[in-house]
Formats: sequence, C-alpha cells, structure tokens
Amino acid sequence: MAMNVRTLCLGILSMREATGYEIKKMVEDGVFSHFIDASFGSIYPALAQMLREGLVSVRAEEQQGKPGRKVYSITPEGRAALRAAVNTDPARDKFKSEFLFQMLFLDQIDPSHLAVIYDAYLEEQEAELARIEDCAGEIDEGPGAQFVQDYGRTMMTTAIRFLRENRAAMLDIFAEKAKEEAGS
Amino acid sequence: MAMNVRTLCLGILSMREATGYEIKKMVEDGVFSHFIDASFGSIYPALAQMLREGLVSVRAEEQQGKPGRKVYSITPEGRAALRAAVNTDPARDKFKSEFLFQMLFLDQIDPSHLAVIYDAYLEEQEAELARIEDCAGEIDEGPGAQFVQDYGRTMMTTAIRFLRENRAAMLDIFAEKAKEEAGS
DNA sequence: CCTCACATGTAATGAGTTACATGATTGG
DNA sequence: CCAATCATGTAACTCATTACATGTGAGG
Repeated sequence: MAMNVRTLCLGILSMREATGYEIKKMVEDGVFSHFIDASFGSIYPALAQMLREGLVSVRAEEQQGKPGRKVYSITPEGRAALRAAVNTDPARDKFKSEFLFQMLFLDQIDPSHLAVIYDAYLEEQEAELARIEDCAGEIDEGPGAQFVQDYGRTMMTTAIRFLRENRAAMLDIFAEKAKEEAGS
Repeated sequence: MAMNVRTLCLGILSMREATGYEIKKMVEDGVFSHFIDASFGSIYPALAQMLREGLVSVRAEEQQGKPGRKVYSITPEGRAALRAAVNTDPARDKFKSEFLFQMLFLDQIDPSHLAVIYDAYLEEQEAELARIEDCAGEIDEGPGAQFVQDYGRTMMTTAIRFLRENRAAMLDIFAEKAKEEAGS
C-alpha cells in the first residue's frame, strides 16, 4: 500500500475539508499522531501535486487579520484513489525506536544520563497517552476510529506500565555503575 | 541521536565481528528486528565508508564452495563513535502503521478484503512475537538485551490479545456491509 | 517588545529502498 | 533443473526532512 503523505492527505480530506496547515496540526496531535508523521515540506507539495492531478480541489479564503488560507476538498477522483490505496495489502509495521537501541547498549551510556534518558522516554509515552485520550471524539466517530483509538490507548498503557515496573531495575544498574566508577 | 545504519552497524560490531550479510540477517530476525530495518543497499556502503574513516577494520576470509566474505571488526575509534551516539538524547519513537491507517478508513475497504487484511496483520504480529521468543539468549545477555526483549514480548502479547478480542466486532462490521451490499 | 499562532511555499539535503549486476553451491 | 542461500556491491530513484523565505496580529 502506498501510505505516503499523499494518501494521508486524501484520508483526512475524505473526512472533512482542510488546509495544509490544519492537516499538519491533525497529524501532530490528532488520532493520526500515533502512527504517522508529516512535515509542511511534504504536505504542501503533495496537495499542490494532487490539485494538478484533479484528486483535490481548492477554495481560497480571505481572512482579516490572518493570512489567506487555501481550503482543500477531495474530488470523486480523489476518493477513488483513496479507496484504491486502502484496498491494497498493508506494508509491515515499522516501529523505529532509538530509545530501545540505546537500552541495548546501556553499558556504553554515561551513568548520569541513563536515568535522564529513561525518564524522558517514560514522560514522552505518558504524553502520547494523554494526547490519545484527548482526541476522543475529535473526528467523525466511526468504528474504525474507535478501534484505532482503543488500540493506541492499550499499547501506550502497556508501555507505561512496563517502563514503570522496570525503572527500579534499570536504575539499579545505574547505581552499580556509579559505585564502580566512584570506587575505581 | 544519530540512529542510522552506521550506528546500527557499530552497535552490532561492538558485540561481535560480522560481515555485511550477517548484519542484514541479524536485523531481519534478531533482537533488532523489532525496532530497526536496513537493507544491503545501505549496510554495504555504510561499512565501506566507516572503513575509510577508520571506525571499522576488515579481514578477508576465503571459503571453499561459498563466496569470499569480509569480516568487519570495530576499532577503538568506532567504539568511541558508538559511545558518542548512544549518549545523545534519543529521537522520538516512530511507529508507522499502514494497517492502523486502513482501519481508520475501513468503510472504504472492500468487505471481502477486510477480514483478509485483519487476519494477515494478526498473523504478522504473532510471527513477530515468535521471532522475539526465538532469539532469547542469541546475543551476549546483558541487562539491556533482557529489557529490550521483555519490552518487545510485552508489547507484542498485548497487541495480539487486543486484535483477538476485537476481531469479532470488526468482522461484524464486515458482515453488516456484506449484507447491505447483497440487499441493494 | 518579543514570541507564538496562523499561513504558504521552495530548495537543498539526507537517508534509505529497489533494482540491477554477478556468481557458486546445495537441496528438493 | 530450479530455487534458495550465501555473498558483495553500485546506481537510480523515492520520499521526506530541514532550513530558508515571508508576513500579520494577538497576547503576555
């Protein structure tokens, strides 16, 4: 499946019309934030290209005080393209975690940083969970949205519990290392 | 943190010497497979570049029957580079899931495909769990490796349970849609 | 006063994937 | 005989990120 920025924009536009700026915001802290990432540098060109191809249409809106905005809507051709993308087999999930990589080589980590890194990660996961809870009912509630939200909540809750339960053990290692270094 | 193919190779080489081919295999079905991805097209150039930079060294090995292999080892400079990389703050986790995206737009999915996609995903997660269990004790058991393995197992187990518990509800939607389409 | 939110866009750059190119041996 | 495993490497290409470029109004 071609799950790139184009498909992402089509997906969002199939639910509601939006500007490039709004799409970025939705990706940042909406339901999508859990499993998608996109920057302005990819969203704007994608919308422009799809406009040329007729998959989306624009309506320019003047605003007082604020800069003008371009509100994009999906066209029937765009819906067809989204349907086509969604009906292909999904690619494998990719879970890229620098934190886990670091944990694998924690003997290389400066003892005074291990706790910092660990706690920062824990807090990040907690923030992610809060974000997921926050955007409950944000978009048209369909069974799919419900499923995705529940999935995200379940995974985040599990991760947080695991990190809390193993924190002591990980910091013991830190303490031992610090002792060794003090002793030598 | 610069968690790219270079750092990955350095990380693996810090545990044992290996060829580019072996690194690829380890990434494919070792402890790393859960959170990292790399292809030959990125591994070989990375090793070549690091050789020029003195971060790794090579030893050519002739083999009868099999093509010659280049066994790479990490140098003190390489270890320093790894240590430096591991001691920077980790970037945010990126969990990219086309499956979750598709679930969000499941009303666009051809009913006869929904079950197929769902079950394929479930099986994939089960395979991932099996892979994690399999590589227990594969590499030098440190507390970090243990942590990472436990984390992966916990997450995969949770995902599988969730997918099993919600399968019926998701396939009900499928059944309803099929009924509607048959009725119209 | 300064920074943040709003709002759009381009260009340079980076990092990786896929496909290509080659070749021997082993097992079904 | 054909496919898979072992084994290395290059080139074209895709995709996205970062930084740049520009501008206003509101709130602290």
